[in-house]
Amino acid sequence: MNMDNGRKIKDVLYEQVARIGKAVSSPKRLELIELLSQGEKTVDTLSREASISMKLASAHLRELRNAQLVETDRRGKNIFYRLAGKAVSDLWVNIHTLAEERLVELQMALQKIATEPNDLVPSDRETLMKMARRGEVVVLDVRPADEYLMKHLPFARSIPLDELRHRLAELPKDRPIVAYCRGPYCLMAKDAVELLRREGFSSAHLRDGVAEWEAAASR
Amino acid sequence: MNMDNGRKIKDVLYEQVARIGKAVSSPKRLELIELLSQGEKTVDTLSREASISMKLASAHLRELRNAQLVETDRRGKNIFYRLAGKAVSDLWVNIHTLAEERLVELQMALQKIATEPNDLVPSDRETLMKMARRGEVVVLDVRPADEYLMKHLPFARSIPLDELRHRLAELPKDRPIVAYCRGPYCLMAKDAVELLRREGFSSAHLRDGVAEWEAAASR
DNA sequence: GTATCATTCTAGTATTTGTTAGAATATAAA
DNA sequence: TTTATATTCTAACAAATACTAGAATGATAC
Repeated sequence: MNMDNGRKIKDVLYEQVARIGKAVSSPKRLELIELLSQGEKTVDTLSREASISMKLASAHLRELRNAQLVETDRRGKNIFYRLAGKAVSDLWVNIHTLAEERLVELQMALQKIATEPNDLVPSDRETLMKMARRGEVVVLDVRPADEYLMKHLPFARSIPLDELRHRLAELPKDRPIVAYCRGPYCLMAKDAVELLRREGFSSAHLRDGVAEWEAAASR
Repeated sequence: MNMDNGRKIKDVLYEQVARIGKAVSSPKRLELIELLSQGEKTVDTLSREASISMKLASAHLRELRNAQLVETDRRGKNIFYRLAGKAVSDLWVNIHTLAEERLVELQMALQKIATEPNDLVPSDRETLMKMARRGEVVVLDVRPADEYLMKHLPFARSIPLDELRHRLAELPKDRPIVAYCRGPYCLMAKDAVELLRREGFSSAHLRDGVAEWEAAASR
């Protein structure tokens, strides 16, 4: 028995696992996963936010469905997609974190979009939360309001990036404002920090999004 | 600024992350990663154990190197490959665990190779370790001896599968013997359990390998 | 019925990938 | 020098993939 080392059965097993790998082997599908890790979204929203046609989005989403990484749910005219579980957004965090650790090209690309160093804000999560709880910093969620509603960091306040300019009066000038958005590849928080600094606020950029925060919280 | 939503920079970022995804999108590369999660190995060993030609193994390993998931090290005539860090074997565990959770086809394939249910052995790690520490069970590593030497479970004893038949006398008949090998897709422990049961031992199969054990330990 | 949201089918194109094979090359041990 | 180990180059083939486009189809809301 198992003279052939169990070749046939092994081939089946690894081929199945590779279905997950194939699903995360495309840049656009990774972007869709990241968007979905903010919460459920329609195909229309996804295609606009990922800058692709709806047909292409549909095709990629079908691949993700084939790999059972997303689920759908029709409500009215729209079909909502969502990740099939926290394990999926954890996988996204795992992969992009590993990529950031190992790929110099990615590190360099990320440096280009980095905001100035932020002496203001402690980099570790617990201290930041402690300060947020005490009101020593303002944690600012600059994503669209619906994403904030679905999930957000503890103590975070929501001002979507495109409303920020007109709502500056809501923010204090005597305390640091820590802006975050969808994660390290999202540029909204960076833009928010630049705007806030120009307007005389002290502001810093938190690279983590909700997915990264929750993935870190569960270990 | 960022009128185009940062499209160009985003495309670069996701493309880089997709290098990791591409690396894990091939069944053979996943198998190589699993083999390497046992410890460093030569190309020759890898190609034999994955049942592919050395040239093909070489090509796949080059892909893994391009994604910076493996490192090499020449010693004498041989070139040894190893995973670039624990994060890589954690990624393997993460992916195959997610696949097992979500893909029915994989679940069914795994059922086919499952040993009979094992009332004998507690399924949670801590209890098993407690019993192993007390000597209430024998944890048996049936992988090749060099893999055992590089890394093994606490309290595990090594008897490679192909020596097991001739070394049965070393094992007790009054206590359960819990066999493990490289992980859930490795058939050696299953074979060992079947042999042991035929020979009158009480034996059970631990699906975890060293990578799964360590990944679980770090959370 | 009409408009909106989404998928599917067909079709085409360009690119990449997995695999095998033969020949050449590089490294180091014996 | 010979041998074992490993990579590279060339070539070739089949298959899969990413993307685009046009047209048709379904489902739902109004």
